[in-house]
Amino acid sequence: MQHSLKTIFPNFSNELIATIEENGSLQDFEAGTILMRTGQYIKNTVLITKGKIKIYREGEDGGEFLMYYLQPGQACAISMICTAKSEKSQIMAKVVEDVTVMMIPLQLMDKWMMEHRSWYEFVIETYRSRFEEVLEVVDNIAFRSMDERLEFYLKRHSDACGCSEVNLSHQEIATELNTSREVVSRLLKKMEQRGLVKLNRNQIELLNFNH
Amino acid sequence: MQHSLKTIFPNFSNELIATIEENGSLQDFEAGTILMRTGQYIKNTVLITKGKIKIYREGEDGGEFLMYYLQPGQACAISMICTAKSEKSQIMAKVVEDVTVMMIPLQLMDKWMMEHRSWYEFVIETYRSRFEEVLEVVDNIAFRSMDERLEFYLKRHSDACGCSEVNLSHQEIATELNTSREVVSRLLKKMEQRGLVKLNRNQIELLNFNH
DNA sequence: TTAGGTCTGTGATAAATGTTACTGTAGATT
DNA sequence: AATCTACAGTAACATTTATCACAGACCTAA
Repeated sequence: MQHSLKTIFPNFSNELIATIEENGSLQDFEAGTILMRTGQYIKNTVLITKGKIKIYREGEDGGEFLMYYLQPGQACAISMICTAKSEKSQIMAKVVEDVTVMMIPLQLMDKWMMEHRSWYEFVIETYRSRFEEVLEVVDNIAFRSMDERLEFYLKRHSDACGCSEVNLSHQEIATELNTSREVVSRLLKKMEQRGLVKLNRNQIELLNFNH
Repeated sequence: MQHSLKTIFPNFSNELIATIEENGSLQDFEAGTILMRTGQYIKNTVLITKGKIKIYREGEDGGEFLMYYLQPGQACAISMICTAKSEKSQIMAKVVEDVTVMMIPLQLMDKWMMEHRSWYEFVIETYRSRFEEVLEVVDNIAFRSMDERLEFYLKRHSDACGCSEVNLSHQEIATELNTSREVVSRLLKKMEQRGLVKLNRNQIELLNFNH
């Protein structure tokens, strides 16, 4: 394996790593694949080792309201919560950059909680961080107007990729914020006039985003 | 004890109940008490045995955006998540009806996960149900307009109390939906005209809420 | 019963956002 | 080069929500 699990999940104990390698199955999925649908039953806990997955809530009109992204070293909190009770998922998960994931059968996820301290801590920390992220999302839509939300959205993207270019069309952004392209275009134009961004085709350069 | 823990938390094993009674401390709080503030460190996991607690997100302007209510038999998911890592809370918790809660020191909450299967299951189920509730909140503010959100809000209230009267002023409702009183008044009036509710002072009777 | 408070209703207006319609531009395809 | 398509900009207008202003209803306490 090119990148060992131990590198990606440094807090896992060696025994846990060994157990995962023995019992889990590595799978690849292409960008665009939908890994989880609203209402679907979940049979596995998913650990991301490569790529990027988008967790979103689907609107009746086809909106894809962004909750958060999952990246290497992270796990899908929903898949953990649901597997524990074998419940239906309430969200959608779509691959946005080709991923490799480690699938762990639900019984094991549950069993390891008792046997591996580092697994237990990882699961709890996953719950906590995802819960917090969703709370931040609520904050934004409840209290902020679209221009602030757009700024926050762009900031999250650049934080996530570590660069200052966001390669998305206005339409894609609009979909994830559940608004219309025109609104995004307008607001971006204003941001450009304020010197916050530079607009190119399919790309937004963030300039003074140190706030 | 008037209502035994076993009645309120029927899924707890007898040993767990005994351990809780031995190590936890019962405390009463009056309506209006703020049990948890944004940014505050959390030292206890909280089980509700009587009364009602409101979990909300505070806006800069004093808005109290409702996330959900906690009632007897439930526990504060945030307090569990945060205690596990002794993290700061990201929400506010306010007593809305005089409560009695069982406070459990954080080390025990963590320890019991390994020792008591019924505690483990309770914690996981708490995570799951609260996460889902927050997702539903996101759904509402992301995809629905104020009139739909108001209907949903009223429905949740009547579901929670089991009756069809909601005893709140328009101002209180507006605060929890982060809108203004006038908007709530107007929308309620329209709902009255549609025969959905009957409006009294400090009370809204739900009529045909079977949808 | 009067006075003061809270709660509710409603009109007028402003601001934010959504919608429609149209234009132009860059890049890909033929 | 001609054509096609996705993307971006923008004006005009509709709708929703927020804000301001004010009046009447109800309740409580003096």
